[in-house]
Amino acid sequence: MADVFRALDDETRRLILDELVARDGQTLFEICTVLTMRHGLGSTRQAISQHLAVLEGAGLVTTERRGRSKFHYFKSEPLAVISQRWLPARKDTP
Amino acid sequence: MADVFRALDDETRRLILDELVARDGQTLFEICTVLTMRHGLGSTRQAISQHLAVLEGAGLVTTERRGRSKFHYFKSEPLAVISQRWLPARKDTP
DNA sequence: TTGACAGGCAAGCACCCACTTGCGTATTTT
DNA sequence: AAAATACGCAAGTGGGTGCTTGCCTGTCAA
Repeated sequence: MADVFRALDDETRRLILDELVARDGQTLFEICTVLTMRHGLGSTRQAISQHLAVLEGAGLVTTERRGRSKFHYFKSEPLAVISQRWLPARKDTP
Repeated sequence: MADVFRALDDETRRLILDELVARDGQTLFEICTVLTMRHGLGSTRQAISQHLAVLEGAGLVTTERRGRSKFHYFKSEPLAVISQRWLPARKDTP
């Protein structure tokens, strides 16, 4: 729950989600390339790898390993929690 | 934009929003009292004050000063940005 | 097998953030 | 006027976070 908010509190991770939404199932190196090309990010591969681990820990990204490549897929389910925590008028106050 | 994500990346600030949703227009001292009573938070008044400043900077809270009291009101508009940034990925929505 | 490729693990560093502490300002009350 | 109330400002500190660096594991092609 708190992991989702923490995962979203980083511009690089938000850009990664943008890229996965634009093209799902990318590998780590593809994401690195696209981030440097289109957003001018000078981050190393390890930095992006750690960001992906945070996103996966928050449930916003799932991974699938095939051979020596690892594909990343965006999941939007955790975002629903954010939208529904404060938007509906909660009347269940004890 | 990034301020909204940062503001939400803190459990105390999320609890403050919960309290404002439950009862809007509370003062700083009321929020402090309610946080310690219902959530066992041992934070000082200044800590809560700084949290409210962050929430106000993100547009999630507006304030209104009357006399020596300052009332805080919850605003949900900035949350819409979060919900709509990564959701348009779906193509099967009419 | 050998080498290149894709990715993982772990320690260290620099920076930011939440929190405290102490003092100051404005407004009400007595 | 004096005290109490409600809040603001600013410097300092501790812990967490992003990033780098270096080395390692597993996979595929030549």
